[in-house]
Amino acid sequence: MNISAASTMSGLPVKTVRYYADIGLVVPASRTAAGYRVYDDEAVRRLVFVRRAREFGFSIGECRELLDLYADRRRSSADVKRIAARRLRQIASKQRELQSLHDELAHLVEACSGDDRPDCPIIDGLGRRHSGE
Amino acid sequence: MNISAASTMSGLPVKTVRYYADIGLVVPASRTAAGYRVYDDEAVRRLVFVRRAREFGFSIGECRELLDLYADRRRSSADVKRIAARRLRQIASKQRELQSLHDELAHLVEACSGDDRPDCPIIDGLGRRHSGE
DNA sequence: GTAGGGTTTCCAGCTACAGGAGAGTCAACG
DNA sequence: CGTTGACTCTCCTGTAGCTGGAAACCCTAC
Repeated sequence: MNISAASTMSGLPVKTVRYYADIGLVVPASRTAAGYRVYDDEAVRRLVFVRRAREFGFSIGECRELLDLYADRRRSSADVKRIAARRLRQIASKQRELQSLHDELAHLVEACSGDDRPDCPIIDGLGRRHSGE
Repeated sequence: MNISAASTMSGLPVKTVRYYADIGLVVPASRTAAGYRVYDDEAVRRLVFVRRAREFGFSIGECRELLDLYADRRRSSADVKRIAARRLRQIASKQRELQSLHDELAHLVEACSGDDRPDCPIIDGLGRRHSGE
């Protein structure tokens, strides 16, 4: 299977598949005599795995870790759970951050009349020092 | 006031202050004969404004827009509100995205025993195709 | 005068790719 | 057999928003 077939099957752009091969994340099964990358089902499974993990916000480094565990038949689920739990904490933290951001900005937007006058609580609010501490 | 004083007062790293000067976002009031950047209170106010806006997730481009409005005494608050409301929608959208991410991953983590066995629903869940559609 | 800090410019690198140039390859059509 | 068009290759550049480092200059204090 050539790179565009692998691209279609994995749901990743050709450029990205090539990039993953370059950085050694998902290497093709082989190359043709002309140098074309050849992918097999296993390689495509890995591409899909990486795509899904990336959609979950795992970094390339974390994908590498997970991919090792994915390939390792003797892995312990504890290792995987550790990485996933870490990512879950990151997500939760980002959620809290966004929440306070949202609240503060929404507060400013609500206070703003939104008319032609130069008076604007949003500008004033951004210009003020504090930052929430 | 030299760059390190401006850095301290604005709460931005020296490198960042210099960067903002380079890209013309917040330029120093003047330069000394030796070429040192000189900041005044007004420039520091702008640095603080940009720091706050960046903390709210506004892009450099948006900061530039807001800074123009900040400086313009005849601005209308409607212009500012429009930009802020756009950002607010972005935040809300990101929140929803994180929420579904969190739920799905939490589901997988909960299903995982986290022991020494190689059996792991997280790995299986990531390897599967769908992606939520 | 010299030691130590600051400051300047410029260049490299970071993440995770995307876009494009220029050249080689492959399959089909006539 | 030649040509056309699609596909692929490598390599280079650019993205956002900085951060770190190198080499050189500047300023103040002792």
